[in-house]
Amino acid sequence: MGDGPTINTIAERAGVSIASVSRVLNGLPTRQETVRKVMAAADELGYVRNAVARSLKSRRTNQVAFAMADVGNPAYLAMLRQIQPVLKAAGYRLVLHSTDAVVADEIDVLHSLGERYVDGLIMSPLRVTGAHLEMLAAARAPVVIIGSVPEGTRVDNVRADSRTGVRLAVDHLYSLGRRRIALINGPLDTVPGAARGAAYREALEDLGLPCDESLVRIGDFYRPEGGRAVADLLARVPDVDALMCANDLIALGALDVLRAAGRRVPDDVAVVGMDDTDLAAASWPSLSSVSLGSAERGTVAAELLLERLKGGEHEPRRVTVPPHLVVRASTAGAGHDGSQGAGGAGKKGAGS
Amino acid sequence: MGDGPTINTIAERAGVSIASVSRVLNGLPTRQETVRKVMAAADELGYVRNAVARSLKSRRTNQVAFAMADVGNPAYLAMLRQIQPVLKAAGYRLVLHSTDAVVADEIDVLHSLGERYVDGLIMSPLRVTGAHLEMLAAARAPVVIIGSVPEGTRVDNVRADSRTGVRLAVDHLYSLGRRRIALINGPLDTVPGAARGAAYREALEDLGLPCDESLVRIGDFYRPEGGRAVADLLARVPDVDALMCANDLIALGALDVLRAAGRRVPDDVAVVGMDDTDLAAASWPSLSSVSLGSAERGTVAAELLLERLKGGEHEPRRVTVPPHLVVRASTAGAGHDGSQGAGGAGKKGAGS
DNA sequence: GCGCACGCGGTAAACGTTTACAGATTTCTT
DNA sequence: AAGAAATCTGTAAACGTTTACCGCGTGCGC
Repeated sequence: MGDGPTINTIAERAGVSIASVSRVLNGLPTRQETVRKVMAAADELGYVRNAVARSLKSRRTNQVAFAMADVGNPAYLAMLRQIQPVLKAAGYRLVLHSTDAVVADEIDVLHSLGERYVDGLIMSPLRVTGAHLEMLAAARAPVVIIGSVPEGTRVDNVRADSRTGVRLAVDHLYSLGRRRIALINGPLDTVPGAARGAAYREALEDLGLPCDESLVRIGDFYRPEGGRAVADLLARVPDVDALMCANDLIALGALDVLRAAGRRVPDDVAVVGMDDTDLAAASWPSLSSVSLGSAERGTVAAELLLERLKGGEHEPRRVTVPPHLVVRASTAGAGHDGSQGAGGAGKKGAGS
Repeated sequence: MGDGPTINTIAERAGVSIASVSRVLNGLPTRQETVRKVMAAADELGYVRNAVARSLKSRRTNQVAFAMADVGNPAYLAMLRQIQPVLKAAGYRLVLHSTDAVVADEIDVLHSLGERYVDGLIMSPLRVTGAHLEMLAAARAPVVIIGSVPEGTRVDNVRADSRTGVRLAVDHLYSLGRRRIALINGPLDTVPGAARGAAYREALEDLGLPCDESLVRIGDFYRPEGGRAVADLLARVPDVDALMCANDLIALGALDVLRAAGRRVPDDVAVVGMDDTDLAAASWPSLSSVSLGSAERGTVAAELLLERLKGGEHEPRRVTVPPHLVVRASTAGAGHDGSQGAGGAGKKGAGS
């Protein structure tokens, strides 16, 4: 594992200068004879170009970072699955950051852009603070944000429309005759938490339903806590007949609790999740869910970034990906053979 | 976004040499007065150390790569979820490679180690070819392989024991009274495919069951193909009463088809998956699955690599993670309220 | 046959750090 | 207070590339 050959080693061996070696290696016009000698020497030595030195000189690393709250979250994974191949095809490596939604960690990632170890960044923050905006304004490399940022923030931005998403779900539940529709939400100080809470109220109002505050439960975005919130809800509001859950994990937690409580889904209580992750299609019963287009947001974000890396000096772009409702057994009523649950989840996945 | 400050800028501003700046920045012993001046200048300029230049000189990048077949596969994700925090805690960034199980891509990753853009690599190849072994022997940075490599390969290695895993599952099915146990396997030219096929035969033999070749079906490791293999099987061997599936995705495909065919699970046909992914706990009915310890293999791999990066020049290590069977509704018989499906999957996951 | 243009290829200077070495300063000893 | 010892800091050389610039040699035109 001794020190590998450099262009100096090759130059020596081929009897040419390092400049010529570099030229040959980069395919710049060179006499055939020289090309031959250099190639031969490089082959014999098993030369591999040092990416670090190259980056230092060229000021490009061919790396892009993706920062998300949590590697374990299926919604981010859906993005990752799209981002990875797009970047790879364009010749970039992907550096992963999992920030656990800790603001300090996210700021740190933004700060570390100054280290120039990546050419660009895709970030999906759960909360957007003033510190975020400051760092974004001063960022030393192109950044694309997946999620909502305040109007006027000068940064490329791909957003979901969870407001319309919630609307779709609530309307659907209403059309099934449900009138006691609860919301199981995540923290209100997160962007999605706030948006979904507001959208829920708005949707109820437009439908002429009273907004009973006891129907709203706040927990976090994880499965166990989702379950707890639902248990609490059932105790206080026994006549609830539908649950709008702020994400799929919460909805799965809800299904666990409903089952344990002997409530039939969807006959007694209909349940809708959000994000339409793989888990929704696989769950028991399969879960209706609002797709916020995680996958598409990933693709778009990667494309926006690539464009920016290609040198585009255009105005910041903002793309909104429209949501759609995927109806499955948890709202579709009984009598279904479940076959609608089979389609969505197969995607990809090789053996272990 | 103009060129940021370098230590030269700071040196000038602080009226000291670049050597002093570097020393202050690295916390080497320096006079208080100098420290103060340098820090002040660095702060004012918003200096951030250039990671590339630093890497060139120090010959360390503080990056580690993880190469897996497919970002979308839950088994690899379970590894990723463990690897990421371990490396992060040790100060390393994670570079992700998705090779789609294409041998050429994997070789390429190994080759690119020579570019020295990472300090080490964790790789989980589906197949291990001669080319792999050659590249491994010549690797210019420490590598840890997750998966099986031939005896005597000089590389740190974390393996699952899918042979014992299959044994656990088959014994379990046998103890439930099943005697027509089919195997739905992936390609035999993959390491796991081969191992699981062999283990299945061995297990049947030890139980004194005849090995009926029509009970063995080969597809790929994906959900739709798993379904197709099962459809085929049901047509040829209608009296099958148990399915041993080579991974969870195949098993989910099997559940889809069984449901469509009107076979009750587990009453008519019991199903066991493998890998114990999140999907198993969430599926309908929840899926018994053999855990091959993906998460633990990830942790161990990361730790082995870190040890090696710390400079350990010890003999290559081999760690085998023991499997265990997680029994859920798909083999547990009817009458279950499903609550056993609730525990395992909640793990982590923040809102979208 | 001389000079000019042109194509190649070599020299050297970057890129932004770290660090060995030696020179400069301070601090201590006596 | 002078010399030795200890501390600090500056100069310069790396790390492995890319690339601007210039000189050399060939081939061509006149």
